Amino acid sequence: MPENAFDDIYQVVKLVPLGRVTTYGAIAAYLGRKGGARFVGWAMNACHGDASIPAHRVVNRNGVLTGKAFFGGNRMQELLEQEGIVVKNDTIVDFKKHLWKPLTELL
DNA sequence: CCCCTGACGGGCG
DNA sequence: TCGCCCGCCAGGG
Repeated sequence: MPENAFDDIYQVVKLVPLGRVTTYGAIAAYLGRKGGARFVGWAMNACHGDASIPAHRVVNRNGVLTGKAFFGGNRMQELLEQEGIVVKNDTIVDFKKHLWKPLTELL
């Protein structure tokens, strides 16, 4: 049970299926915070230390691993590749194909 | 209390 | 198609 907006976001991220990715905007939209994508990203920044949150499956609208630097080195990319996602130049190949939107697919 | 910033996104020129 | 600007929520100085 989410106590605050942060937990709410974390819950959604945890629901992202393995081998799939989602975007900050998609999560924000799902939570009714349209345009609050920044807020989502910020929440992720606060999830450091919580290994139960697959933050590596959250990228920006372009499929770019914007938060890669927060994982250290190519950690984020490797985690994604482990799940069968191809990453090229910090960008997910066939991003749309792996994209998972809670609004349309979780429903 | 005001201003700035951030792992973002959409609109407009 | 590319680039600039504004809007979004909340915390920190």
